[in-house]
Amino acid sequence: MIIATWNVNSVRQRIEQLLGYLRDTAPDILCLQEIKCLDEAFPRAEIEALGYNIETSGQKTFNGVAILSKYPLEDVRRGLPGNESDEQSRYIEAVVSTKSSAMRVASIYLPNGNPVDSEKYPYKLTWMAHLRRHARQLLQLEEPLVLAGDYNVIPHAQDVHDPQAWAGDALFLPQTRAAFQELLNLGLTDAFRACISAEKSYTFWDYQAVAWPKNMGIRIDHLLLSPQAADRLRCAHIDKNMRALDKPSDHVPVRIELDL
DNA sequence: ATGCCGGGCGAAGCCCGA
Repeated sequence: MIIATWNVNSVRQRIEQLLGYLRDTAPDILCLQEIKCLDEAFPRAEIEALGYNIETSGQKTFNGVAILSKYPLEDVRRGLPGNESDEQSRYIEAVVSTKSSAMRVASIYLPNGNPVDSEKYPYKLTWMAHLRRHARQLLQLEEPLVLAGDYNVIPHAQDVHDPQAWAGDALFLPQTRAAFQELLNLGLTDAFRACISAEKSYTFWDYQAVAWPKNMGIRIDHLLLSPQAADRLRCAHIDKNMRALDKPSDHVPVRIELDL
């Protein structure tokens, strides 16, 4: 079972790259972020033609998340419980049922939080607190669980090309990293780091100037696993080649393989 | 990189992202 996550930065701008990825890599499940369109504007037909079921939580202009799956999607939840006043579409969750098992998967677009002296940073931290509360509930089910998405969190110094340059950024502030660590401390595993210790493994490179050619990236797209999923983790991979295509997203997909 | 890209909106130039 291959599960991937990708911030596409507009699904309509990225449709050709997305279809190519689904054909070439054929993930069983793909979590998308920043689809940047309403549900009715999501390019369903071409994706369904490749054998995927689709659930979206869209929004006009900004944000928006989706789950694509070769298996049926059930018990779909949009938004975090207790956070109903949030008007931004940043969370969708579903149960994926295979012949032999069931697994819960979420697609997460965690707020950026910059600038840190604006209301955007407390919004980020509040959102993380809601996510943690919900993750704690889900973990009590003791089932395979994958919380995948753009977390907008650089977990450690080894996950950024220049830690000094990012020291005051909302993605790397100690308070941000502590909140992410609190999430992990519930019993979640960072799937990529459980498999790969290599430095300079990034999932985002700024569009501007030399970021991509000089590998000035950050690792902010993560798949967090419950113990029941982590026990079945075989490997993880960053699809870095996707950043070298024409009209790339500034993020690349991250995928894992589970023995399920 | 506190936006030199790129996307949305909408038809120029601003807002947003990380």
